[in-house]
Amino acid sequence: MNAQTEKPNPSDERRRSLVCAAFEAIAADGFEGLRTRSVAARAEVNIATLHYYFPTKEALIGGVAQYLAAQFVALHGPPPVPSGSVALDRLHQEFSDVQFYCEQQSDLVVVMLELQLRARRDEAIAAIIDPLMGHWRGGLEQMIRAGIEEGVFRADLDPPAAASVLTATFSGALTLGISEPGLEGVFVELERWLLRQ
Amino acid sequence: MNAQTEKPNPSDERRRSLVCAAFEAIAADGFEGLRTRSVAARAEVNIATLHYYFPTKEALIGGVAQYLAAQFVALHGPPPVPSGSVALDRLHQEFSDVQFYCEQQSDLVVVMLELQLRARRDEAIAAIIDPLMGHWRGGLEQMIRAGIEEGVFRADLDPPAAASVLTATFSGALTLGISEPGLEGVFVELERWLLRQ
Amino acid sequence: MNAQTEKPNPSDERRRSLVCAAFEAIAADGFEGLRTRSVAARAEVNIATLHYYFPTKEALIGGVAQYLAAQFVALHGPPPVPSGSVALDRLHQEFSDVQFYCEQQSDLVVVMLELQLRARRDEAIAAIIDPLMGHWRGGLEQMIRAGIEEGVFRADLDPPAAASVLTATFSGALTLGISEPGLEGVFVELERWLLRQ
Amino acid sequence: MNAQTEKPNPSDERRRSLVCAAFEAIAADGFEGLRTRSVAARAEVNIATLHYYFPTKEALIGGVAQYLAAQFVALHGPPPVPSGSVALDRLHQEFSDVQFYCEQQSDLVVVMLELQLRARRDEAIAAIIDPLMGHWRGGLEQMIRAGIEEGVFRADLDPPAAASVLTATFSGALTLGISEPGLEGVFVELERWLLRQ
DNA sequence: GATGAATGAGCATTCATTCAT
DNA sequence: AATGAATGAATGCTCATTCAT
Repeated sequence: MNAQTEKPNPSDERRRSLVCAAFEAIAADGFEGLRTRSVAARAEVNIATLHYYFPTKEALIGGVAQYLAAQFVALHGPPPVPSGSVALDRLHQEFSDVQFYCEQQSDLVVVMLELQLRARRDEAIAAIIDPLMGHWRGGLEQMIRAGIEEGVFRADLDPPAAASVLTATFSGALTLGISEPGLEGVFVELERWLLRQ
Repeated sequence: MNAQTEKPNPSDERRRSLVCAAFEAIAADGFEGLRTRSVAARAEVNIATLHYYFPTKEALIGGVAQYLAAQFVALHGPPPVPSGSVALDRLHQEFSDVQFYCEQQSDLVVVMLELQLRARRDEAIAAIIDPLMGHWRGGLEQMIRAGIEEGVFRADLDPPAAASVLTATFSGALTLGISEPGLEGVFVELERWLLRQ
Repeated sequence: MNAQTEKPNPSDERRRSLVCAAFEAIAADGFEGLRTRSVAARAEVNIATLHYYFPTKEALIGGVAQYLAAQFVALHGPPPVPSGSVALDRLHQEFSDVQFYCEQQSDLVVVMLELQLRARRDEAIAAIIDPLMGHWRGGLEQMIRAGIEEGVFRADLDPPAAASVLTATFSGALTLGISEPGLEGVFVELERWLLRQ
Repeated sequence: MNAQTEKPNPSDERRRSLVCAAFEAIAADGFEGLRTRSVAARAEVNIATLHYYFPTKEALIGGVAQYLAAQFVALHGPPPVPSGSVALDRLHQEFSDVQFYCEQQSDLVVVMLELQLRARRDEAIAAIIDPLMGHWRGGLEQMIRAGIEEGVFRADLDPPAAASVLTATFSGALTLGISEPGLEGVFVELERWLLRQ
C-alpha cells in the first residue's frame, strides 16, 4: 500500500463525486444545461452540501476542468505493437488514444470542447486548459524531433509546424466525431506524410 | 433588378436584425449566456416583438444557424495568386479562408463551435450544421480527386481520407486558435504532404 | 376634476400598492423580516411582477422611504384651537401631530425609526430621510424666531438650539413611545420653557 | 480578591467574546445584517461552538442586550466640575454622558436603537431594555425632585413630566446624532428651562 | 468543549413565454 | 405589427441549526 491508494479522505471522496456528477451533467447537456441542483441530486447530497465544498458554480466548474486534465493523463488507448522506433511507437500510441477517446470516452471529448470554448471567456478555466493543450503539443513536437533523429520521419519536417498539424488534426477529428473506418484512413495519411519516403 | 437586391421585406429586415443580435450575443457569451431579453434590447425591440418573429428561443437559435451557414458561403479570404492548377488554387483559397476566419471572423468560428456542440443534442441544429460540414468535406474531396487527376497531387492519396485530414486540421486550427505565423507553417506542411514529390 | 385626482395610472397604482405592502411589512417585522415574496403576496401579485416594478429590494425600500416622506407631509393631527399667535398655533399643531403619530400612526413612527437607522448605512435612504428631518427642524426654527418676534416666546432663546431641543424631544418621545397622559405633561413643560415669563 | 476580579471562567470569557463580536456586527450592519457565521468567525470559533454557548440566534441577541445594559452602567463621560449642588452635578454628569456616548460610543447608541426597535416585537429583549430605560428615567426624576428641594431647579416643575422631557431629548439627540457644537446649545437651553429664574 | 460536515427551508433575482391592447 | 405588463418555474446561493465524532 502506498499513499495514493490507501484511505481516500471521505471529504475528498465527496468532492470527487460532486465533480464527477458535474462532469456527467456537462457531457449530457453542456454548460448551458448545468444546474447545481441537478449535480447535487446526482451526487445524492443536499444543494447546501454542494456549496459547502464548492462555494460557487464557478469553483465547481474549475474542479471539473482539473478532473478532466487528470483524466487525459490517466486514460489511454491500448498500447500499439512495438515497431522498433520510439517515435513511431509514440505516434501509434497517439493514434490509439485518439481512437479510444473518440469511441470510448466521448464524454471526455465533449467536456473538453465545452471547456475550450469557456476558456475564451474565463481565465480560471484557461489557466487549467491551456497548459494541458500546451503539454500535448510539446510532447508531439518532441516526438517529431526524435523521429527525425532516428531517421524514421522525414528530415525536412518543421517540428513546431508538424506538431501543430497533428494537434489540429487530432482535435478536429475529435470535434467532428470522425470515427471508424474514417479514422483509420486519417491515420494512414498522417503516417504517410510523416514517414521518410 | 434581381431577387437578391430588390426591396428587403421590412419584416425580413427585423428578423435579420434579431438574428444578428443573437449571433453577436452567442459570440460574446456562448449559449450559456444567451438571453432573449438582451437580444431584443440589442435589436432595439420589445421582448414580445422578438417572440412575435421567433416563437421560441430554439427558433431564434435555428435562425442563427442558418445565418451562420449563409455567412460561410458568402465570406471568403482574398483569392490566391493563380498557380495554373485548379486544384492548387482551390487549396490556396481554402488556406486563405481559414486564415481569414481565424483572424478577421473569430465570431464566426466561436459560434460555429457552439453550434457544433449544440448539434449533438439538438436535431434541428444538426439538420443545418451537418449538411454544411458535409458540403465542405465534399468540396475538399472533389478538389483532391481533381488534383490527382491533374498530376499535381500525389497519386497514392486516398481522397476521402485526405479530405477528412483537411477538414479535421482546418477545424482543429480554428478551434485551437492557431494564428500567424503558426498557421503558415501548418499550410506549408499540408501542401508538402499533398503535392507530388 | 384636477390633475391630482383624475385617472391614477394603473401602473402607478400597482407601484403604490407594492410600496404600501412593503411599508406594512416593515412596520410589522422591521427590515430584518422584510421578504420580497411576502410583499408581493400582500399586494396580490407574482414575485416577478414586484421585480418588474422594483428591480431590486433596495429600490423597493427607496420607494418606501419616499412614501414615508409623503405621508409625513400629508398626515397631521387635528388643528388646535386658535390662540391668536401664529407661532403658538404652529407649536400646538406640532404637539397635535406628535400625539397623532404616536397614537394613530405608530406604523409611521416605527418605519421612520427603521429608515433612520438604515440611513446610516445606505446613502440612497439618507438622501431621502435627511432632507425630511432637515425640513422639519428648519420649520421649527422659523417658528421659534417668529414666536420671539411676536413677543410670545422668551427673547433669550437661541433659535437653532431650541429647534434642536424640540426635534430631539419629539423624536425621542416617538421613539420611547411616551403616550398619554405622559405626553401632555411633556408638552406643558416644553411650552413653559418656551413661553415668556 | 473579590468576585469581580478573580479568575474569569474561560467559558464566560468565550461567551463574552462571542457577545462582543455580535455587538460589533450589529453596530456595523444592524440586525438585518447579523449572521451567526460572521460572529463566530469574528470570535475565531467554529459556528457549532457558537451554538454550544448560545443555542439560538435569539439567545445570542439576548446576550448582546445584557452586555449593552452593563455597558451603559459601566461607561460614563468625564465627571463635571462640582457646582455645589448635587442635582446640578448629576445633570451635568448626564450631559457629559450623552456627549460621551454620542462622540465616543456611537456603536452603543446604534445597538441601543436597534434593540429598542426590536423590543417592540420581542418580549425577551423588552424585558432587558425596558427596565434599563425605566431606571434611567427614575434616576432623572429623582434628580429633579432633589433639585427642586435644593431650590436649584424651578419649583413649578412636574418631576415625572420633566424626567420624560429629559429622557426624550437625550434619546432624540442620540438618535438624530446631534453633535458638537449643537449639543452644547441643547444643554444650555435645557439648563435654562430647569433652573430657577 | 469543540468542530467538520451536513441540511431543510428559504432568499432575492432571473428567464422564456404569454396576453390584452 | 408591436408592446407594456404579467407570471410560473427555476436558479445560484445563504442561513440557522444539528449531529457524529
